[in-house]
Formats: sequence, C-alpha cells, structure tokens
Amino acid sequence: MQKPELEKAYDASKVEDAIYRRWEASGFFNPDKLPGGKKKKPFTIVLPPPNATGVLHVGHATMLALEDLMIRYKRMRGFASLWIPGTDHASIATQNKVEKLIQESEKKSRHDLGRAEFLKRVETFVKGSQNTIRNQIRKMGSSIDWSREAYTLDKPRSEAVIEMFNRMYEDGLVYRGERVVNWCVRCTSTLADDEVEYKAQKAKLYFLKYGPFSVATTRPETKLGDTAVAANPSDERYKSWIGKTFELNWGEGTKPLTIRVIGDHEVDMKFGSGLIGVTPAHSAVDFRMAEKNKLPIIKVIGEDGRMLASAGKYKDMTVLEARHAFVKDLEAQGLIEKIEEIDNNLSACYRCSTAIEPLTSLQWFVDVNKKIKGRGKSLKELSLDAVKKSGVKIIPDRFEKVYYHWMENLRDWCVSRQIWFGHRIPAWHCENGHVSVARKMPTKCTAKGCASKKLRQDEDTFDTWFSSGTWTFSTLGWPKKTPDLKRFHPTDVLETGYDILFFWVARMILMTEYAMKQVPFKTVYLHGLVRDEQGRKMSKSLGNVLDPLDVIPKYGTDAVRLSLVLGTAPGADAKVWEDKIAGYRNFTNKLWNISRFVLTSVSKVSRVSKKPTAKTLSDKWILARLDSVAAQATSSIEKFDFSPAGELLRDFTWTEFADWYLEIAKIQMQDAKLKASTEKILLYALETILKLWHPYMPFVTEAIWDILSGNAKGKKFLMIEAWPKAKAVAAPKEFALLQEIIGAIRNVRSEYKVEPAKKVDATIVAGAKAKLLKENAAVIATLARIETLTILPKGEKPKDAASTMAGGVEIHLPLAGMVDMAKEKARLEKEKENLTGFVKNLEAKLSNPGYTDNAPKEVVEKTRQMLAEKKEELKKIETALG
RNA sequence: GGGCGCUUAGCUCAGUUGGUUAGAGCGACUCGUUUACACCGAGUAGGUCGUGGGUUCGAAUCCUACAGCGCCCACCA
Repeated sequence: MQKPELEKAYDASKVEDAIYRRWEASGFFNPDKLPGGKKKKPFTIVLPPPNATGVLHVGHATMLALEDLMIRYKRMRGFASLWIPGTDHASIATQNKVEKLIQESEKKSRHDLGRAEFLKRVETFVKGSQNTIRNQIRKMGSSIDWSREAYTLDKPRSEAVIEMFNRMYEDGLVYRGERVVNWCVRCTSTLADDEVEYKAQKAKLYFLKYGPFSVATTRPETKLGDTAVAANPSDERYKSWIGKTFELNWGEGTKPLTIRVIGDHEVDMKFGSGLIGVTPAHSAVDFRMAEKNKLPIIKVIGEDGRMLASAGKYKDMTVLEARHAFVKDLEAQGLIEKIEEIDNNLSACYRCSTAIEPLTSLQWFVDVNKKIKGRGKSLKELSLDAVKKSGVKIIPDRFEKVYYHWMENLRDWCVSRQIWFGHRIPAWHCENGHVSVARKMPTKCTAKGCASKKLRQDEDTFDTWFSSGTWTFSTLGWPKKTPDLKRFHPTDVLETGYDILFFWVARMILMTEYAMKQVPFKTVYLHGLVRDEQGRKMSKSLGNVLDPLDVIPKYGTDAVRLSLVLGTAPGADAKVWEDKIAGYRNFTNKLWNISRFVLTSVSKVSRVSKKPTAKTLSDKWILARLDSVAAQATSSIEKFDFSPAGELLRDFTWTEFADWYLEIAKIQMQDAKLKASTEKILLYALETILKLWHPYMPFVTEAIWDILSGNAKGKKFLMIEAWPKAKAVAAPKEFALLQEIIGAIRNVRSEYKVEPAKKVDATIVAGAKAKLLKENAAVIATLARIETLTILPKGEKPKDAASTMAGGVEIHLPLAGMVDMAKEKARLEKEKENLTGFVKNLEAKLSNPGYTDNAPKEVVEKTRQMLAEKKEELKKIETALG
C-alpha cells in the first residue's frame, strides 16, 4: 500500500465530527448491535440526566469523560456496554429559568400567562435545551446509546412516576398531612429538607418582656403566633411554672394570646433566657412540641410571605416589614429588654436563594419509617441495607459514612411541590373533600360512602427527585417487564458529583429498593467539583467559567477529556484552566507524531496484533514494558483509578516509547538484519498503545487507527477492538544500564557545553559488562553522539579526559582541549562527597543490629548490594582523582 | 456544636501495605532548526513533605495535639 500521508500537526477540529458521525452510524453505541452483542455480558451506566435548563458546563464534561472512559473500556473488554442518555425536567430550576426569561423579555409573570400557556412556553424552552445538550454530549465523544434516550417527563417516565406513587399509596407509605414545611416565598412552593441551604449571618437576638418572663428571639414577628413557652424541666428558675398558663398581650391592634408553660428537654438552659417562645405554625421544632402537648396552632405568615389576619394590625405586611413595625411598637411599650448580635444561619431556597419561611401546610409525604408490608422493613432500613449489606460500593468510601448519617436521620419526605412544571400528582379531590389516589382519573370519588363525580386533580406536582429517583429502572422500561429491564438492571456504575449524593443517589437507592427489590447500581463513583486555577467555584459573576464548547475547537476534545480525568481523584475537587488543557493538547499531538513516524517509516503499514519476537536488548525491554504497562493500566482502571492509569500511559508513551525506543528503532532500522523485526515491534507497540489510550482519547486514537488499518479486510473501528491482555513482567535490568550510561555521557557533555551536534570520542571501562555494551555499542554511540566508542574490560583513565561513573562502569570522554582540569576535578570532588555521604549512611544502617535483625531480608540484602556498588564507584572516583 | 477532607519543588499533583539521598507535568534557567513532533529534544536548578510531640532499627507514610484552608451535617430559639 501507499505510504500514508499524515499532517505534521494533529488538527482535532478537522476530524472529530466526522469520526463521531461514523461511530454513531455504525450502531455500536447500542450494545444489541455489537457483533455478538446479545450474548455479551452487560455493563450499564445511566447518564445522570442534565437539567433541561440550558447548557452543559465543565462539570458535565467531566462526567461525560469519565463515563465514556468506563463504557469504552468495558466495550473493548467484550461487554455489552450500555450507556443511557437523557435529560431531567428539573421542575423548580426549569420553571424559574423560564419565568425569568419571560419576565425579562415580556415583563410578564407566569400568573399573567396562566398555567396552560406557561407550560407551553416551558416545553418549547426544554426542547431547545435538549438539542443543545445532545449536541454537547456528542461533542465530548460520548459513545452513548441514543436509541434509548429518555426524559424524566416523557410518557414512559410519567407512567413510572404514577405507578410508583400509587404503589406507595397502596402500601400506606404515602400520606397527606398538615406539617411544618420549608416554604419558598418566591417559588411559592415547599422544598425538601435537603433543598434548603444555610448561610451564616449576623442576626439580632431580641430579648422580649414576655408576660412574667423574658424570651429571646431572632424573629419577633412570629411571636404573634405563640401558644406556649417552653423551659427545660430541670431548670430551677421555671420549674414551678410548668403546666400553668398566662395571658400575653403584645399591644393595641394585636390579639391577646393564651400561653401555656411547657417543659421540654430540648430547651438549652444556657441560651438566651432559657425559654423558647413556642410558635407551632412556623417552626418544625415548635410544631413537634405542639403535637406532644396538644397545643393550638396559630398561623401568622401566609404562603405569599405576608402576615395574615391573625397578626392583627400587621396583616399584609411582608415578614421583614412586620418585624420592623412590631419591634418599633414593642420598644414604644418598653417591652424590649435588650438586643444582642449573634451568629446564626439564614435558610434559603437552593434554587433562588430566597429566605425560607417554615410554615404549616397540607402536603403529600412519603413515610420513610413505616415498615413495608411483606418486607418487614422501612424505606430507610432498606436504603441503609443497600449499602451496608447488599454491596452498593461508594467511591471514595468515606462517603459511605456520610450516606449512613444522612439516611439514619432522614425524616418523612415532602414530595408535593406547588410548581406548575412537573408530574401532576395522581390524586383527585371531590366536592366533599375526599381524595382519591389512582393511576388515572377515576370516574367517581373512591372514598367510602361518597360517589361524587365532581373531581378535580390535585394542582401540585412532584418533587423533581421523586421522578429522577426512578431513573435506573424507568429508563429500562419499568413498570413494564421489558427484556432491557431484565438484562441491564441493576446497573453497574453510577458516576456523578458528590454534591447530589443526598438529592439523587440516596433517593434512587430508596426508590429502587422499594420498587425493584434491587440495588440501582453496584458502584457509585463520585467526582468532585471543577474549580478554576485559584480553586474558586466557577460562576458567571466571577467570569471564570470554562465552557467546554469554547475550548474543544481550540484544543480538541481529547485534550479536554484528558485535562478533566488526569490529575484528579474521586471525591476531590479538581482545578482546570486553559494552560492545563494546552498541555494535554501537546500530548495528543505527540501521540499523533509518534504514529506519523511509525506509519511513515515502516516499509509496509499493517496490523500486528500478535507480540513479535525480540531480537535486541532494546526490543526485549520495550516489549516487556508494554506488557507491564498494559497490565498495570488495566488493573488501575478496574479499581477506578483512572488518573494513575492515564499518567502511567502518558509517561510510558512519551518517555519510554518515544524518547527511547523510537530513537533506538531509527538505529535498528539501518541494520538490514534488524529492520523487519523492528518494524513489526513498532507497529505492534503502536497498535497496543492506541488501544490502551482509546477510552481516554477516543478521537485521535480512532483517527490514527483508521490510517493504521488502511483498507485491510475485516477492518473494524478501534472502538470495538479487543483490549490488550498482558501480564506484568520484569523489564531487563541491562537496558537500565544502557540508559544510565547514555544519560551520564549526555550529562558530562552538557556540563562541558559540548554542542549537541558535535560528536566526541568515548572510552568505557566496563569489566564484565563489556560484552553487553559492545552488543549495544551502536545504540550508545548514536544516542550519546559518540564518534569513536571504545569499550574495554580493563583500562586506565586517559589524560585530559572528563570521567564519570554509571551503573558500575567508568566512562571517559577525552575532550581534548575542552576539559578544564580544575573544573573536572571540582566535579569529581562533588560527586565523591555525594557518594561518601551515601556510603556512610548505608554503612551506619548495616552496622545497626536493630536494622539487620528487624528489616525484611530482601531489604537488607538490597542495601548490602547497594553499598558494595557505591563503594566500588567511590574507589574509582578516588583513583581518578589521584 | 458535630463530622470529613486538604496542607509534599514557584504552580497543579503522584507517592500502593512505613524500607535507596522524595517523583512527574507545567513554569524557570542553559544548550540545540539531529529528515515524527519547537504543540519538540538534551540537560540544570528547585522540597528539613504545615507545626510540635510520640511509636519504630527506620516516618512524607502510623498515633497524638495544634494551626491554616475548604466542605458537609445539625431544631441553638
């Protein structure tokens, strides 16, 4: 065949899109279409569905790079690799985004548009987002099965959500109740406990005259809804009061309150005055006290964040307005004793940062503590068992503890949201106030003794995590018993950011254990946050956001992928910046040029898949290293150590293969006897290296593969080639000697400022190693740029020569006229000093019985050998110095 | 208030179960257009491994206390 032509520099932007199209057209992203695919063992990953709120950021790029790496690796290992794509409707996030857009462009609120029109707008927006996301996923080179794409709000997933809720309802795990919930005033919706964020702030602690007491509070306005005051039962100051009631009057325009004094062990005697004004409607803790003590509940804050009529003259004021007005009025009446500044947490909505109002509301809850019929365990217990007993492994494992802690303290999950965009709750209210939960709208009310036909569906929608919690099995067809579900569930790996361990990972485990009686995945691999070079979070306001779509055209997808995978560890935040990507772009180019050299210098380009025979020491060395590297990389990848495996591959490819073997191959190919075997080794090594790199940098490796396999019969994509199988073997030590000698000569040349192009003579006094060195004289001479290389078993140091020691042999470079003898002496003195220290060190060690008695025999033996060698070297240097 | 993580060369990070005088990439410096690659090659400099104590023949590695940075959890009204 013709010699292939390769551009001098690899230009990723010219080849990537075409390669992706060919991959996609091949159908191999779908495991069923792989040769023999139906019989292969499955390996499944579900893509954590990106929110349909817009574009993917560099965190998503990390996720895609890691997941594609695993998927491609397993595909090459012979698995039916299935990676399922999809998007998440992300109810609150998406609704907020669209509301903002409409507000900006049309100055209209969602209420101005009405539910139906608003939802239409959201759907249009989502379709656009999904297209952007699909395009970005393709750009990253993701070998994902587009034929199985899902969306959390499409029909099959909606059916799954409805089925899930109905089953839970039938099992008595779902209830509707009035509880204190986290209420976002801006979103006008509830939030789950973990959807609330806390921000440290300075707050004023007001000490109020509170009937006969003094009560401290940071939220005076809520005191208009107090129905009790709580003291620690062992607090001597208030003990006698417990059980008594008194009248509390906050002044004109407010309603007098009847306050009961209750005892509660949760009250901290040391905080404030040791008393808590109990506001059952606006504090979860107070609500529990109210339940225990059967206290009345007075709601003073409404769902719009304004005071209710129960707040008297403060009605319709916002919470903050009411606080100011109320404090002013109290001051006027002399009811404020003092004001202190304290540190506390402000709770805020995780989607819009608005302050959260705890308030009572009638909502749907999932009971996590109730034992499930026929299972004997609660959802919480099942979820704990999944990790403790059923073998869900979390990487890094410290997150297992975090998971347990969260799950153990989990409270009932409020799943209803007052959001328009999402799955409507499958519950219907009748005119008589009954509720019917069903899979589809019933013809009449299902409550006993009621047959009302006037039904309207609950206005609320589900928490977005209630639907994404079904992701591993709803994407495979549940509740239908599909072949996919049977074959690919449980999935193998869930790869996602540690920031959604609770939101999503925990919920998936909970819902899957319930619905499937299976774990959703066997391994959870958590990646960290991507930060900028200074370790700051990337954000629009800081202007430090790195957009994958900006850097891909510049450096290529492979370089971007490498920069996100190498130098990072699971669960640890990673820093990424443009120069780092540029560095990996250089490496892609290096690999390209390595290939360019191999493919253009061999006499015939062909596949060499079987390990060729080694004819020289260098051949033996590179083949042994190749085996070891393949074996080590494989075992690292199996352990999810992607970064170490990649670094090993990079060091091997660049340093050992390119800098050493390619240079040696140039020499060997000059030798007619070695030409053919060297070429074979080059092709074999290149082929193996491309395979090993493919999961990390799929584009450049596939591009080279395409040239390498030319028009060969049965040509296949590298993507579906078999992963190299190899056992680690020890590389010949003799090669290290060559490297040492060459390095030492280069070093001396550099010290004496011998121009790299200039050839000099050299004499090596090598003792027993002379034979070996003579066999490899060409390699030494060429790589060290020696004109006449003399290798002797014994000899004297020539005059006016620079000398050095390497691997136990003496090297003399008679740099006539170039050697400054004083300088040469100084250099040797320095080396002597160095060696003397080292030898002393070793001797001290060996004369210490504590060491020789306790250390393992091999270690001691190694030290002895080292000492002998170094002593020998020292002697030679001393001789040289005269 | 609890818990977790990090602290190794100017920067980003490796350092497996404690065992040569601690490594890599980038950056710096010196030299070089050797026909794969200047997105390159050869070489050099640079670290008492956050601090104090302890265990050990031996500690970057194990224990302990402390400091700095970061994160998570929690009902301090």
